[in-house]
Amino acid sequence: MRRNSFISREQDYALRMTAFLAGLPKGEFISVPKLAEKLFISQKFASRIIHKLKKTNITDSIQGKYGGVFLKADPKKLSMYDVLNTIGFKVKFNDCLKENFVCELMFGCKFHSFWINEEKLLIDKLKSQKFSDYILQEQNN
Amino acid sequence: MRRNSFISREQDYALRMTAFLAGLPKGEFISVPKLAEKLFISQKFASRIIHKLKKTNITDSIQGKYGGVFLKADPKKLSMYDVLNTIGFKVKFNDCLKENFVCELMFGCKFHSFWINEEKLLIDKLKSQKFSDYILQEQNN
DNA sequence: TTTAAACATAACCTTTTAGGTAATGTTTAG
DNA sequence: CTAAACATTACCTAAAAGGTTATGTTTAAA
Repeated sequence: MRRNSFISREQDYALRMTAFLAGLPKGEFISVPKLAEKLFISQKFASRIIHKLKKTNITDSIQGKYGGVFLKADPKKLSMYDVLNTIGFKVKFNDCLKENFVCELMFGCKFHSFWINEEKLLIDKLKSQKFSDYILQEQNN
Repeated sequence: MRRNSFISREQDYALRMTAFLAGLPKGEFISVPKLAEKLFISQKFASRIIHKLKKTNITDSIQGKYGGVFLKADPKKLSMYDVLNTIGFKVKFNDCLKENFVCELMFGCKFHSFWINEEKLLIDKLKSQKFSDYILQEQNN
């Protein structure tokens, strides 16, 4: 079901997974199938997301049997924005903020600057939120 | 072309149209075809949007030949939120903020409150922005 | 009283994307 | 050699955005 949120399911899952990995003791790792199960994400989808996170050095992995994934970045420095950006966070508040968009209302549209401001406010906020404050752990621990 | 913004094209057009009508001298009105042309919107689409705005008493119309539309609401009280809401502004920052959404991560997901806060901040901002500050007028006036 | 030009409203269409699944690798422990 | 993991690409499908089409109804003016 499509629900059209500011952030997509994939981005939400990426946040969850990163937050969970941030809670693993140093040196430990977890297989993607297990991680996916704990966070209620399909295995294949989780695998694809982890792959993206690895490409931007947020996570790293150990291949082969008994392999798994772990957080590579420092959770005190890693921000929500970093993760969202990795998963294609290109949302603009309004189309007129996007590259290559030509607005016909060049004459005095005052909404434009409003959207620019709001967008910047939110992005700065996302950059300020570090994963060390969003660690996700299991219930029965 | 679909571009996936925070606000939809239809909502953007509704803001434009309302801002233009807010700039008309008291007592004047304009036909939807003319309004649509000035704001670079297709006539029929503009017509459907105006219809929605009328249903919530933001605009009113004069029917028949030489008829047209005008702003009914007070631009000093009418907010961006009012217009967006009329055009189905139901966007949530994240799916987990939506009604009937069941989050499996009841155990300690700290993102939830972050999204709630950000969403409230933006909505309050949208409610504070009145059309008297966003009047849209033609170039060669 | 007819007609042109406007508003009113519902039904329909089409492209794009979210959100996933399937398929097929490659790696490594045992 | 094989099981179980990570790696990567290709494909699928429902639903929504973003319109258009169609068919009214209303009213000023010839």
